[in-house]
Amino acid sequence: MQEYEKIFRDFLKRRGLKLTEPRKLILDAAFSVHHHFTVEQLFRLVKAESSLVSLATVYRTLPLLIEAGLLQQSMRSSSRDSFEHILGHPRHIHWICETCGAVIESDLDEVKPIVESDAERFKFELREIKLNVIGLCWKCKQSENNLQ
Amino acid sequence: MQEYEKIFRDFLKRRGLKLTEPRKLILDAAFSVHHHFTVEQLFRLVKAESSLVSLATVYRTLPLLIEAGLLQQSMRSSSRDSFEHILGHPRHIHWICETCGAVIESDLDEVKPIVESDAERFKFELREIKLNVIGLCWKCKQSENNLQ
DNA sequence: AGACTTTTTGAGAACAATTCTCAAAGGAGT
DNA sequence: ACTCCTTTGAGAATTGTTCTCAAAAAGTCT
Ligand SMILES: [Mn+2]
Ligand SMILES: [Mn+2]
Ligand SMILES: [Zn+2]
Ligand SMILES: [Zn+2]
Repeated sequence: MQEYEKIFRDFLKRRGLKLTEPRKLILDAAFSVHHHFTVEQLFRLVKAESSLVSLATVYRTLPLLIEAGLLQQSMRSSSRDSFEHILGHPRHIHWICETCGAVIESDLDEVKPIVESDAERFKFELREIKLNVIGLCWKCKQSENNLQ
Repeated sequence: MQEYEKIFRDFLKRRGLKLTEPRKLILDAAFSVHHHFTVEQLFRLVKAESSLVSLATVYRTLPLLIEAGLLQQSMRSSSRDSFEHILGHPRHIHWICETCGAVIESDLDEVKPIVESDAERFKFELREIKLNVIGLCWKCKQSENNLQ
């Protein structure tokens, strides 16, 4: 059994919930993608495996996966939320290109201690750091220069 | 004339657009609030001044105010975007309490240089740093402890 | 001022992402 | 098999946002 399955199973048990077939399919689909995905994309993946699962169940299962600490909502672009699994894949910075939508990732190592000490100062119980940087990726910057 | 009005007027002129009465009312409303507001809240403020302005025009004017550098979209909570004016009010960190929704702000001074040097390394043209920290404010942390 | 052109507007329809409803099905314990 | 929950699919409903379009307003030129 995959580690993520064990984690989800335990989480559900603690809540008095069951790891049903639809939930299992959604879980596996979420861990079969190694980049960001939207609800729609996740739904299509699940449907490819078994057309039995409904979109409503995908929407219902997502918050459970997040509460279990397996997934994170990482960005929002073109009015859709993007998710990604975070097991063994710590939270990170997202560099989002305004022009082409490309997303680069980099680690939070340098930023984290600063935020943590601020949190201590504010007596704020830190649960999640969400750092998104908006701008122009090098490719788009280049082609913009070429136009001029 | 307020500085923000001059900035908006100039911005509109550059675009061949006009500072009309509805746009002026929306602009003033946005600068009459000194905290975060949703579209709905801005609309209600404008309507209080003059019931002539429509919600569609508020939606149409918001991106103009943002492009003019007067407003920023700062957070998203309970599926609504929050905005705030940023004239003479640099971008900052938002500390968002998961329980009560309270938002604390703090400056980006320590984080900014780190992100800037990363940007240089990635040849990324940085336009905006969006740093939101999710967790528990000290009040909610306290009352959570008292329950146990 | 009048004619012409372009921009802007309000009202409501349309749209799209998400949530809700509800009756049927499933599962664990007895 | 009976009871008591939980879960589900399907589609309706909701909600934030965008679009459409005809009318009004604001220039511009004469
Ligand atoms: Mn990521
Ligand atoms: Mn703010
Ligand atoms: Zn790009
Ligand atoms: Zn709180």
